[in-house]
Amino acid sequence: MISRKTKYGLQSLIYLSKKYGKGPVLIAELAKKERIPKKFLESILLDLKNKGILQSKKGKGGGYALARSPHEISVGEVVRILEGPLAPVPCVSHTAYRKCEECKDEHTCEIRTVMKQVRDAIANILDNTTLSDLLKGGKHAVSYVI
Amino acid sequence: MISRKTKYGLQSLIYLSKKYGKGPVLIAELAKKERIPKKFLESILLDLKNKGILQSKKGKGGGYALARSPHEISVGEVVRILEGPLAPVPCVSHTAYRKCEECKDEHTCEIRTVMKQVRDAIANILDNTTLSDLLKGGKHAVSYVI
DNA sequence: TTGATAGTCTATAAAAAACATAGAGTTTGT
DNA sequence: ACAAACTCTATGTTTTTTATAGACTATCAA
Repeated sequence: MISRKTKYGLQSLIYLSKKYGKGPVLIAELAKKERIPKKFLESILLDLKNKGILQSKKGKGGGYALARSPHEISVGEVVRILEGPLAPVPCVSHTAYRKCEECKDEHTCEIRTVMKQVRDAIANILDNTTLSDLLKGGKHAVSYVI
Repeated sequence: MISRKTKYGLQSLIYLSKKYGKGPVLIAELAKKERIPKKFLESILLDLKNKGILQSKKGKGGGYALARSPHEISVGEVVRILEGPLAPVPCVSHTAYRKCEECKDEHTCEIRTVMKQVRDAIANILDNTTLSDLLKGGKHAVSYVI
């Protein structure tokens, strides 16, 4: 299950996608409309900004906006930032490989292979679905590589 | 990422699959061989027993064994018991549906559709992979429904 | 029938992660 | 100069995860 943080982030990005090109949106507006605790939302948006998903402007007339067009931001990128690696076990992650602590030998690990299939399936969907796709009501990527 | 608990459980079931038909295995043996804290392992095995995956026998000559043949136990079933629903959001779970608390309207939720695809992809792999498949070095199910 | 073996049950607790809030600081427009 | 609005650091609460302790029960065999 994904965390509230990730859901809040995705909700916010969808909201901002709908307002893309119409100037910055206030944190306060986002918090109210999406019913997200304001201070919690601040940290989420800041995180997304530091990772290049959002841009912001301080002071009067300021706020948050997407740093790129909605069709250039994939759900996978967002989930990795807010939730962490897509892989169910670190030893099959492409973006954050780590050896599993409990694992005696990666090469003979029976769990690894099936978890790699899961990782690939998830990545295939999320990396090929953009914010723009979400707005279109769940259109998914053109083709999946099986 | 899956929890240590789930990994310990899968490791144990793989170990027991290899010993299937050869009589019960001691918790202590499992704990030592798989380097799992014994008391923690006890609760995991008990859980798996109560859910019909394992069977046990008390007293001298006792221990744990698979309740069914390795090819009759899917990874999906095990993960659901130890980790919880496969679905990234409760509103797309088949086995544990719940309305998302943050969600204003499930029918217009932009996140739901993509997460349903993810759930289906994960379930398709894990429900079609058995413990027996894991031993064969990661053979996966005959065909995936796309 | 007693003693050792081995799983079961209840309670507790330490550690980590998730969720959230407070308040001072900084930048910007008017 | 002032108010608006994001930024940063710190702190706190709650929940989940990862265990540990110890009493209890069932089983086998001498």
